[in-house]
Amino acid sequence: MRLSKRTEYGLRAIVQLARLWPAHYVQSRDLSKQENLPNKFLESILLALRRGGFLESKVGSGGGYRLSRSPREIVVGDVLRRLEGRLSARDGESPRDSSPGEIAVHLVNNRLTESTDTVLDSITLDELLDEVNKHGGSQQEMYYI
Amino acid sequence: MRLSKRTEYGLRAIVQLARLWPAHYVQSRDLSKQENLPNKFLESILLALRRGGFLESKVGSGGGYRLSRSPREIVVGDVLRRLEGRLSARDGESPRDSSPGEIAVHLVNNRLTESTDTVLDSITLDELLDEVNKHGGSQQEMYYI
DNA sequence: CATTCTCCGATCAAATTACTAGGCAATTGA
DNA sequence: TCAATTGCCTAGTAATTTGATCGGAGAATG
Repeated sequence: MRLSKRTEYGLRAIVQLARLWPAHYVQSRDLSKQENLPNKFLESILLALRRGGFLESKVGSGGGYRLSRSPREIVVGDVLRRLEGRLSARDGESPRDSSPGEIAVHLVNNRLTESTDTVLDSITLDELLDEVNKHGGSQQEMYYI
Repeated sequence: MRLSKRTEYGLRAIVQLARLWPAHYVQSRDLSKQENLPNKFLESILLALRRGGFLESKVGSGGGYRLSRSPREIVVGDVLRRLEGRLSARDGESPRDSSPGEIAVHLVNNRLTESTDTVLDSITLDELLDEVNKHGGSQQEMYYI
């Protein structure tokens, strides 16, 4: 019931990209340094985010990644669903030949899914960034160096 | 982001036990038949539920398991937390020397945890049972045989 | 006193997750 | 124009977690 590393790393990377938006392209190598993440792993995650339409990229010298649109228009839930594969525990519609236990599990899964979707779909990247800045306080400068 | 089999089986078993409460002890073997679950695996789950204080057991011939108190007094969230190990994605309190990405992840985790806890802590076993009965309809009798 | 059960530790296979290697293909700056 | 740079992509491996089984020990029952 917690986020996978893949999801966590992806979120960390896209938060960094949101901080820098709409500046120039940022290379995956720099992102992995800033957040101290395994480079090759991060690359594959960034690729997934690009395919999901959240990032745009540029190959070659001076290339890198940046958000494809404003942080205000990117919903955290969308990002996480793309990375997590199955955020929703939602099974298919309630099967007819189920034991009481199965029905109960189905019910619980649905309530859980609904609630997490609601929470995550109510946060955009820039709101998240605002919160981070509130909590950040003193130690942010080092990431601008 | 979905329940593990262990949790699912435990929930299915305890729902069955709630249906039968406060009748006599039910053996793990019968439970695994009713819900079609691997017997030995279920045994270890029932043991965890007993240690969690949700069930009481009786060894020897004629023994088995039953709820330790009324389904009305058993909260689904408590049960799931016992089984899942880490339902809460909650990491320790917000660390001071974190990157923006880490803070963001921390924030998201907390919101997620808070929301799932709220949902699960608002359902008791007997409410869950009510819902199951609404959805059950026709095919319940077979489980009484 | 034999049968019926829970209790319990160890172990194992399969699946999933986390991560790395290595090369091609585009782009660019010198 | 060409070498350096950087994303793109496939495949594979290491580590961890999950789902389950085995083989009993020991308590109650009838």
